[in-house]
Amino acid sequence: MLDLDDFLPYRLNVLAKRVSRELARRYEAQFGISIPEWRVMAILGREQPLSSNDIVDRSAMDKAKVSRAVTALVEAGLLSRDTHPSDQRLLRLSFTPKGRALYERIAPLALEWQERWLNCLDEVELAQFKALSAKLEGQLEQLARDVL
Amino acid sequence: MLDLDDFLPYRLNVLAKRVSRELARRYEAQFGISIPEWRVMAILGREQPLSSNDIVDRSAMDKAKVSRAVTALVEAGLLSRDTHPSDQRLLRLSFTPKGRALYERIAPLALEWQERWLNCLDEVELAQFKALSAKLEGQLEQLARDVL
DNA sequence: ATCGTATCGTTTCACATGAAACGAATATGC
DNA sequence: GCATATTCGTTTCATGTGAAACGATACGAT
Repeated sequence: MLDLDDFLPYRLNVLAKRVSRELARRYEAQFGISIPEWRVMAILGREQPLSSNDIVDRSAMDKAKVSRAVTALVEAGLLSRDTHPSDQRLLRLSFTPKGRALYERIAPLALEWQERWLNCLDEVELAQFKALSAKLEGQLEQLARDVL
Repeated sequence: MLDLDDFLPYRLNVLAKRVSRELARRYEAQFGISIPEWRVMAILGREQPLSSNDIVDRSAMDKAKVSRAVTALVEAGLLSRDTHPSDQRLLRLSFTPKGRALYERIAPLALEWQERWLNCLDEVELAQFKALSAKLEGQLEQLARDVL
């Protein structure tokens, strides 16, 4: 019999949504930034400058979402948006000083929060969880491909 | 340094969304039913009749979402919506014959799909994954409570 | 009995979402 | 070189979302 509480797609969805809500509350309240915006910041924190498309590739967000997040961040004075010198279709997105400062304030807090969340698992458990998640994601791609 | 690909809230979100998308594609295409609607069906499959509030309690959906899903299912002729005899605020939701028939077609397919997805893990791994998810969810509640 | 409060489900409202259409810039084929 | 196709990012459009307001019913205290 189908028990929703034991149906993994459902359970995962509930868990993911709760995590997102928890995080969004903090980002939003403390920094006035949404989750999509924060994702853009996080990606630029690793590598700069990037085009919108680069961010799409690295973020699992669609291009409309990225476009809106970038617009908001530019308007907030956190990102600068230049056009690529040799290909004017591409943007060159990078932090403004203000943007970098904000990133450097948020990133440690995000990691610290994750730390507090994950410290209910020991290291082995955490590694297992990540490995199993990755397996599930891989299998999912398989199944998705089968249908197409 | 913060690497989005290693940030669990992000990873979980991506995984959950992909699973949902994969499932929604099937529910929607084959049965003309959305995920919230399917959740209502799944809950009624275990226990009948229920009020909308009962479904809210068992489904992690807010009451607006449940209300809309129920309305759609009633309009599709899958649920019957009576009012409780001794408390007219409450609905008494149950399957119509058509609804039950649909449930009994979908439920095995959902389980079978889950089976195909999860068979990339052995039994021990699956049990671990579920246990770890539950731990993470518990810890999340702790943290959420701390803030309030 | 009556007034205030709580609960149930629907609806409103403001906003987020993704698919598709779109204009601009570039690449490709001939 | 010119026409066509493709790529990039924005915008439009239809839909989904949850918080809050709401009307209706029931409960509780006095």
